[in-house]
Amino acid sequence: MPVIPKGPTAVVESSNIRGRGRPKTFDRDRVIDVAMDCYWREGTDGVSLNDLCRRATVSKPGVYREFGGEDGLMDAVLERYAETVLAPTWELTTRDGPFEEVLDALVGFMTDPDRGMPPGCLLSKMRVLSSRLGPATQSRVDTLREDARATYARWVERAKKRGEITSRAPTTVIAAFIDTQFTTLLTQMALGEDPELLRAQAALAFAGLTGGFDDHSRRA
Amino acid sequence: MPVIPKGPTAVVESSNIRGRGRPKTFDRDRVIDVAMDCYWREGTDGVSLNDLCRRATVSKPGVYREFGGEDGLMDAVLERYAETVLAPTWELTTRDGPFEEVLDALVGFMTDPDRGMPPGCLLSKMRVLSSRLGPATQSRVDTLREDARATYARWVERAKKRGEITSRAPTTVIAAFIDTQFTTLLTQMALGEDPELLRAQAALAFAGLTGGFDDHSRRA
DNA sequence: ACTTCTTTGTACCGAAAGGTACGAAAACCT
DNA sequence: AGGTTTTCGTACCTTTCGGTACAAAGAAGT
Repeated sequence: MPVIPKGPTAVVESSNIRGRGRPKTFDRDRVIDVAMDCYWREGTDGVSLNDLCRRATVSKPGVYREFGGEDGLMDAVLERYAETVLAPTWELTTRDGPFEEVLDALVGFMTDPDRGMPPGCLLSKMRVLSSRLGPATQSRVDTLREDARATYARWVERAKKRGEITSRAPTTVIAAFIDTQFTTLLTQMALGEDPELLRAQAALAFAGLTGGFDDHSRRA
Repeated sequence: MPVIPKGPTAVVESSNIRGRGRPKTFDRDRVIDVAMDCYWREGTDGVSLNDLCRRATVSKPGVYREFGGEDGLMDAVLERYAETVLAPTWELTTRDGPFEEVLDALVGFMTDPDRGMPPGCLLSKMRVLSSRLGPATQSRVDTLREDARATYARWVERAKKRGEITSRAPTTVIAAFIDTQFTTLLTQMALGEDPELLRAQAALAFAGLTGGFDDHSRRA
């Protein structure tokens, strides 16, 4: 069970200037939180809008008024996911520690079963099922994918300049490669794969990037 | 549109000894063919049983009598997929050509847009959505996954003995790694990714295995 | 002709999906 | 108090899902 508190029905305190009508009680933030948690854990097509309303104790028309429908809700959820999860993660790549250190930190974080969030990645899950997403969500998924690759590309470019990446593959290819490997890692974490095995696989996958080898292979 | 011919309603000629009752017209093989094609292209949860019956011009009770339900149908489809697609592919690894040659052939085959079958892999698609599969299908998916890893493990073991794999990672890890990378490749092919880019990524991923590098990286 | 046996497909079932019509509720203004 | 405005949620809509009851259809045996 997600631990998302549900305050008693109270006037939501956003924009306290109260106009004329009935005071708003619809807690947009909480709905997004609940939806993000559910979508993250069970996939966007693993939880219905009806389910969501039940779990968030919110009426369906309320969701429609606030988000315009399922597509709008997913879009809002993904927006928050980008702000609260993706951005802080990507930020790690801009700190410019040694490439391999940052890479290890990222892999370690993704395969940590006890990090403070569900395993896997909401964006990855949406990407696989992209054909069944609404237009707004679809569009945001595409944008975020491009953002990810651009972020990785800048990271790779800097590491290349410092001589930390010996592969001569084009930056765009390496960026796409990193994105792919991360997505794979997260997808398998979400499926309950053994974190240890996944880390070993990641070591194998990234061995060719830095010219260095993983712990288990012999040096040339 | 899949090009699966539909012969005119005719008595199916399996076990020609006709007994007493009404002759059987239900074409089990054709239904499996159609279902495999649909599931392969659109995913098992992208095609409903109703859809399937429409496209195969078969009545739903017929499917239930023959397969026992959606789970039974998927199971039968997966069984045929294993026989007609997986087995011949895995067979390539037993021919014991040079490891890298066989690997390239496999990657080339998977990323070939004009191979005589839909892009991607039915088993991979099912594995991702494994939570929403019936028990029989689920079980077969698990079995086939183990088969795949065992096949790769034997392949890797032989290549190791011939000194074609320099990584000291355990065979089981390498086998899982190959399985993962192939699955990733096929999943992205199914999503319409650029085959060229995918091949480049595969080269990067497998660079660390043989100790050799991909074409774009410099030799140590 | 009539029974027997098997296979057939129409027409239905309840559940659940996404989405909405509409009147009640709760505040402010005069 | 009564009107105005805004938000509320009940109860409903249509569609589609997986699954099934049941009687007609079509062959062989007598």
